[in-house]
This record gives sequence, structure tokens and C-alpha cells, in this order.
Amino acid sequence: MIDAKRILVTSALPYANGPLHIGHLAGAYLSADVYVRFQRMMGKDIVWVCGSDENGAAITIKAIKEETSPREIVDKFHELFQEAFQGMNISFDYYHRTSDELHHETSQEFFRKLYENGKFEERTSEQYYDPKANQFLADRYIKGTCPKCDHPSAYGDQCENCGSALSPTDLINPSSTLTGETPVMKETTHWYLPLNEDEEWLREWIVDGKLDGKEHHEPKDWKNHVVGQCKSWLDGGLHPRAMTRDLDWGVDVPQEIKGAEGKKLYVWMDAPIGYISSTKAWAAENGKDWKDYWQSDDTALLHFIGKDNIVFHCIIFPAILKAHGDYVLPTNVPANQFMNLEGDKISTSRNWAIWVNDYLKDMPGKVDELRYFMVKAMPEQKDSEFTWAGFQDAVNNELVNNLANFLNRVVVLTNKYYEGVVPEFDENQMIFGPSGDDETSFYDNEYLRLFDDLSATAQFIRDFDFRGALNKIMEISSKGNQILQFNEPWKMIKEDEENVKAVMNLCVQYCAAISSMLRPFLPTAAERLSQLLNFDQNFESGEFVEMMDKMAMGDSIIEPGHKINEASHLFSRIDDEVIAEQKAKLVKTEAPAVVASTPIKNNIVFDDFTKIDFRTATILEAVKVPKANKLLQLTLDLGFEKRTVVSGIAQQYKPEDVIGKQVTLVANLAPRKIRGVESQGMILMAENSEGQLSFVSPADGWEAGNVVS
RNA sequence: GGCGUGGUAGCUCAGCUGGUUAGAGCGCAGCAUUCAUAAUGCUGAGGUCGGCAGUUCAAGCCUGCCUCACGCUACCA
Repeated sequence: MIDAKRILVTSALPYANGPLHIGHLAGAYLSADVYVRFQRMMGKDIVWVCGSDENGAAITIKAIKEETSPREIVDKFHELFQEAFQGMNISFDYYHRTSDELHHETSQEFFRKLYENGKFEERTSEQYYDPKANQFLADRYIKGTCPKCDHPSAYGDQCENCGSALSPTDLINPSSTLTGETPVMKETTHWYLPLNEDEEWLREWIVDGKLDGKEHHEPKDWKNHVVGQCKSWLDGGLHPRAMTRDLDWGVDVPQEIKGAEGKKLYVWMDAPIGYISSTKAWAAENGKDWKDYWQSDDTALLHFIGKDNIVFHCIIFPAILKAHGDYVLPTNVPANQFMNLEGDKISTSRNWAIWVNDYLKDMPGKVDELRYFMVKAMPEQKDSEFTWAGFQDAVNNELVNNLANFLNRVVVLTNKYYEGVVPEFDENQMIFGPSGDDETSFYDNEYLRLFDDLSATAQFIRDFDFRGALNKIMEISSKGNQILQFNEPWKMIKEDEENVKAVMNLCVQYCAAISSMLRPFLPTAAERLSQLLNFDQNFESGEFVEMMDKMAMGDSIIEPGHKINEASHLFSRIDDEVIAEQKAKLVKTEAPAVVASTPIKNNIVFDDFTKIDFRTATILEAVKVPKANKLLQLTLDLGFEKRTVVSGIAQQYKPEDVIGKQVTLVANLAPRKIRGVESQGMILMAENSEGQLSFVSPADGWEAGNVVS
């Protein structure tokens, strides 16, 4: 992959139902931006695509809630995303959207190809159906009580209270969000990709880096947590996965396929293919062939994502690409972990976030400052933390005091001593290097040291270690400060002018080097620095390589005789008040009290009720069910017999706390084995909106076995 | 419960295939210095490297058990 001819970079498509926050930036965009900008200045043939993910049920639901149309929702967020990305200087080559016709065509073509190649298994299964609305219900259209935290309004795919991933059949008391009806199970047909058949090659590909027996990538280059999570999935066994859904907002399954009416492509047959459509759109506008980037073995494909997306980009999407047959597979998926905010998880629903669009408005002209701190605190290997205090410290101490200060010192001194003209110097002058000891070094040695540091920085970036790279740049800046400090040109100028010339020339080279290396990280500041130095190069197509070649030959980056401009400050301090204001804006709102009390179920007749045999009972024994978190195995005394019942209350009650409790039992419920234990009935529990439980018991002192009606 | 990743100075983090007194930045305490946005440089204090046991001549790095955080996954009749 190192010798790949081209690089294709993708960043996760942001989902168009909410604004972007810093967590998004930290996950998939800023890291990619640094990488791509760097490869551009290395002269690589590199393309970076992204776009808005605009399909799916969550968008329809938001539209219903806000009494508008899905179209308006996606248009609004597509606009906001572009504003945010442009504001943050995120330099996509193309930003597309999945509602675009080109994308619909592309993903349909893709589906068609898999269909025609017989890659799908058609399966009929039972899914929830809303009889009143006359349609199948997407996961998002079903609400009910979360089986994990007992939150009363969990969605069929996820509980927003506890974050668990769910499937609709997990929900207790499911109801349709369209009509409030209790959904019924009904048969529906979908196309499944038999991922279980892909386990073997996926394992070889991920663990050994081999594809079809050939070296594909160096597995050691992948991050630990990425490979770890993939292995965990593979070890757990893959299952066929439906590639279509019963949805009404998305890409249609190609209509010529029998049974396609009403079916839409599932998100993983849709969103990642958005990378392909985005590339097509870019190619069309730039006179390129998109196939060079997707279907040519000498292309390195890189997916920048957050950790929530690992499985889909490392297992499902590769499986889809391989099933198609013509596409390259990713050579690396440098997934980042999560960024927390002031000690808490970022949460859209609790409004615990720094919104990118807000930041841009509140802190104008402070884009590089945010980029700097976000890279510094990037969750590359583990979750990280954004704090406003940390942000302020980093800006004031590192950007202002160290970096900007060094650059300013050099520019000011050069203007003061040489009217801004970079001095000629004698290469044999002995000067102090930044080593900290008393040894003097030749100018050449120090210049080589700078070259080495730049090379090291570049290598950090190639290894996706952006924090390391940024750290290295700050190290270069510190060394610059040390060179000035040890050589004291302000004193030496009175004693040995020739010596000062060598020192100042070296410092100017340091500044020029910093201005170029800083480009990928802080594009605006780097550009301003270049202007200060009157060294204005684009650094967008290989200029960095030229510069490094020059240095390797011992030639100056900026030649003696070159005139630089007057000094001006690159960064300014951020005051306490500004930080206090931003911190004050952070107010945890309670998870929007999803007041939606669980709707009353459909009426039943008296006969239905009398079918249930409720009995009072007393808990005699209680033990935890082994290898289960939530289950207690209870032995109940009904007076005339004893029963074993398994109940999901272990997180609320310790076994010893429930012994002796009187409960109400559904005594004629068909027995069922749970975790190997046969449960003969169920006990009734009341629950409140916080998920607390309470036994539904007869008044004190009642003996067991009585009938309840 | 299973699996994965992480737990290193007050804070944020580095520590390569195990090898001498465990590092950086910030913060803190001294000292030096003035070209610079009261910036910079030097010196110092601070760690039983989550805990316990083991392998080894030698462990932050390997093994086992435990614990905490984050994520994935199973059980809720």
C-alpha cells in the first residue's frame, strides 16, 4: 500500500438528522483532513470523498415530529454540514449526498449486480406490521419498553436512554409510532447477504492482511482496537444480514426485481456506496475516471470513521464489495474512538455537545485553535476528553507562548538586524544547537537535525499518529526557542556579527519548515506564516517533497537575500471570560422527557382476561442464573405446589432481598426454557419511567396460592 | 456472563520485538534572561507503571486471577 499509485480516502457520511458536533470532527473528518492535506503536499494522487447520508426512517420520524417533509430535513442539515465543514477548513475533494439521483442509480446498480450474480438469499420472515397504517414497520417506527433499562420509549433499533442496540422483537409492549397500534407479526421477504460464508476470507484478510492468498496490507498497521473488534465479531460468528428493508424514505430496490415493491435498500447497501457515488460525481466534474480509484489494484482505499462504524467498514462493506467482485478493499480503516466533553459522553439528545456551527459563530477566527486542540486530544487509541480549560491552556501555552512566539522572535530579529533580509552566513560558524548541553555544533548539523525532525513528523502522519506528528512540530518550535536562547543573538550581535548571521539564518529555515509542516494541521495559520516569510507556496501538489529534497542536498529552504515581511502575531490569547462563557453554554438538559407514556394497548374482551390465571405466591429461594446479568431463578411457593420461575430483575434486586416477598404469578403461562432453566410462569412487576421495579403483591399476610382476578 | 480495547506523575498523554537510575507537555517551586503577546531557557519536587500471584538472570511491557472505564454481544415470558 505504501507504493500504491493512488489513494482514495473516505470519511463517514454524517447522518442528516442532527447538526455536527466536535465528536464527529474528532472521529472521521479532522484526522482525514490532516492526512489528505499531507499527502497532497507529498504530491500523491489522492482523492477524498464524503457526503450527507440522507436516507432512512429516523429522518422520516423527525419530519413527522417537526411537521415537515423528509426533503426539508435533509436539505437543512446538508446545508448545515457544508457550512460546518467549510468553516472548519475540511478540504473534501467532493461532498455529495445520498438523496442525489446519481447515488440512487449507483446503489441500485450495485444491488442489481449482486442480485444477478446470485449473491443474495431470499428469505421470508415475520416482521412487525401496522395493520392500521397498512405497512411494515421499520425498526425506528416501533417504540416500546427497553428490555435493558426499562425506558418506556425505546426505538426498535436502539434505546436512546441506555444506548443499547435492539431489535424490534426485543421491545416490551411494542407500539407503532405511526398509529399507536400494537403491531402484528406478518410475513415479508427480503434479500440477505450470507455473511456467514465470508468468515474465512475476512479473517485471513483482517488478521494476516492477505486477500485471495496475496499480500493486501500490513495487518500491524491497523489499530489494535480495530482488529480486536473485528476478531471479536468473527469469533462470534457472522450471520446472514438483510440488505433491504421495508421503508418509505430511501433508495428503491430495483423495481424489475420480483417482490421489490415497497422495499428500500438497507443503510449498508446505501450509505457506504455513497462513497462510490461521491467519487463518480467528483470524477465527472474533474475529467477523471472513477474506476481508477475503486477498481484498480494499485489504489489504496482508506476509511476514516469513528469506532461505532468499525464492524460495518471492516466486515460488512468489504463483504459487499467482494461480493460485487470488481472493487478494491480498504487497506486500512484508521477508526478513532470517542471524544468526551468535560467528563461526560457527548450526547445530542441531552444537548451535551459543542456544536460546530455554534463554535464557528461564537469564536470567529479561531478555527485553527480548535483544530489544534482537537488533534492534540484526538481519540486515536482510546477515548479522550475535550475540556475548555484544556483548550485554553493549549492555545495560550503552546500556540501563543511557544509557537507564535518563536516565529515572532525570528521575524522581529531578522527585521531589526538585517532589515528583513535573510543573511548570508559562514557555514563553519560554531553555534549552539538545541541539545541542551554545552556542545557547539556546525550549522550543517543543526540543519540536518531539522530535516530529520520533519521526516519524523511526516512518518507520524503516514502512520495515522496525528497527535505524535503535532507533538513533533511543537518540538521543532521548542528547539527553535532553545537555539535562540542558547546563542543569545541579542548579546552576540555586539560581539560577533558573523555568528549571529548563522544563527538567524538557521532560525529562518526553522520558520519556513514549520510553515510547511503546519499546513495539514493549521492551514490558515500556516498560510499567514508563509506570507510573513514572504514564502508563499501552495503546498498542494508535491511542494513538500521538493523542499525536503532541497534540504537533503544542504540547500536553504529560504535563500540568503530573500526579504521577509514585518512581524505580526499569529495567534492571540484566549481570555478566561471567553472560556467561562463557553462553559456556561454547556448545560445538561435532561434527556427530553419522552413523556409518551406507554400507550394503552388494544381492547380485549373479558374472556381474554379470564384466560389468564393469576395466583399469589411467596418467594422461597432466589439465586442468580449463571452467565446471565439480569436473571434471577426464583422458587415460588403457591401453597399447593412449588414452581421455578426465571425473572429479569437481577439488576434491581439481590437474591437475598427478594426471599420472602409475596408476588403475583401468571400461573398458566406456557413454560419456557431460559438460559437452560425452565421457567414455569412469570411474576408481575410494576415499573416507573426510570426503570425502577416494584413487586405487584397482595396485601401483607396473605397466604400463597390464592386466586387473583 | 462472553469478547474486544484501555487503566503509566495533580492534569493530558509517550513508552519500539521484556534489559541498566520509567519519559514529555501543562500545573507547582527555585534560578537565569529580555529579541519576543509578562513570552523564553535551565534546575528541582511529584509515580510500589489499576491490584494480587506467577514465568524469567531481568517485566510497565509475557501468563493467570481480580478490579475499574469504554465498546460489542447474550439472557428479560
